Amino acid sequence: MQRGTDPTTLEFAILGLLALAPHSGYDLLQIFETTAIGNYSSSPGAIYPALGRLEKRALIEGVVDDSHALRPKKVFRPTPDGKKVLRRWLRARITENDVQRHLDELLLRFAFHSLVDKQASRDFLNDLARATDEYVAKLREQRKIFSDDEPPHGRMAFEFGIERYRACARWARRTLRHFEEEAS
Amino acid sequence: MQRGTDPTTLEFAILGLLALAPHSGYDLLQIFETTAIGNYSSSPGAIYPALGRLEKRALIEGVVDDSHALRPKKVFRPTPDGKKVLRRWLRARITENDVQRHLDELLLRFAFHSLVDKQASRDFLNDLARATDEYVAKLREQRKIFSDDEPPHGRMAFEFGIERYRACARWARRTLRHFEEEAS
DNA sequence: TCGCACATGTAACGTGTTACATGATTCA
DNA sequence: TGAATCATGTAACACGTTACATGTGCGA
Repeated sequence: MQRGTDPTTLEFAILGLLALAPHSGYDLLQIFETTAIGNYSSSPGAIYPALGRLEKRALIEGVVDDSHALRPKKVFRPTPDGKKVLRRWLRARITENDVQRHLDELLLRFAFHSLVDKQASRDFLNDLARATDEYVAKLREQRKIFSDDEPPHGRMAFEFGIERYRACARWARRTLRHFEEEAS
Repeated sequence: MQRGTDPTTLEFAILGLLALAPHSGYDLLQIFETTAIGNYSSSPGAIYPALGRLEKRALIEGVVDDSHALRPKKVFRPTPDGKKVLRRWLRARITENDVQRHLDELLLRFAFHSLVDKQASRDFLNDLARATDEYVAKLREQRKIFSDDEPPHGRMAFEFGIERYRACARWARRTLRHFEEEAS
């Protein structure tokens, strides 16, 4: 990560977790190992260097806590700068590239949306629904290239891709409805 | 890719495409750029080195064709060894790790299943349905850690994860049925 | 005293991304 | 003449994976 470039998905995942509650590296390790967020990584070899980069860039800061642990640990929390970067990420517009290749990251983004206002979440879900719809339409166009006398496996796998995005659009709309109802 | 280790996802994607029909590097580039398989990569900077590695490992071989093109191009096809490695991959048992973190690769695998026998495809789909069911059950257990008085965003994103795997299981069963019907 | 949980890291390696380089031919 | 397409690559860079290293304190 160079100065000025965006943090990676893993770095955002860490930044988000730290924004919800301060943690040590070891804490984070446990979280990544035992919960579903572990899909975004894993292993000390990724976490500790990521923490180092975030600290070096002053997006997080760590204070040593040797009060009651076996061994002193360094507890990290986001700096004001870190929170700003995080919120910018959370509110960023959804691009076609996000939808096509980084759907998982989009969902991670939404998972931290308690850190931004409700309108941003609604915008996000609207954007996501629209963008996935568009992509589904595009995929349906592409499906035509599969002819009926070829073996069907390619087309079948392709159809799972379509299903996946349809499921995403459905989820976005359902979740959006949930937000609207709650508001009333 | 070292001797003896498995090719990467991109390398398998290339190997699979070449098994369906011989292609030059430029051909592959077009395919990756214009079709949905592009989700598995992209860009000459990845394709050409991957071709080089596969050739070095003697999983593919290229012959120069300067018959009618503007410029001579090198057309690659899998060697017998390459086909063996590919088929081993296609028939490999589905692990929990595959399901949790490499679902896309699994679908890519299935896309090339016209290269193996029908029974292997049925095994694959059965395995996939069972493995995703198991993982959904595990995720549902994990969902309980979200309490009702926290902000709901984390749980909502988590639920999309569950939906995704349910959609996968449904797809696998539907496709399996398709295979059974066809057989009768 | 053996191993496990706590706690933090480093080093080697390979790979993908991005950007750039090159050179021929066709078409406006 | 210049742009677009065909066709193949290379170089710098950062990141994740895997494996290893280190040391404490607690319980069997």
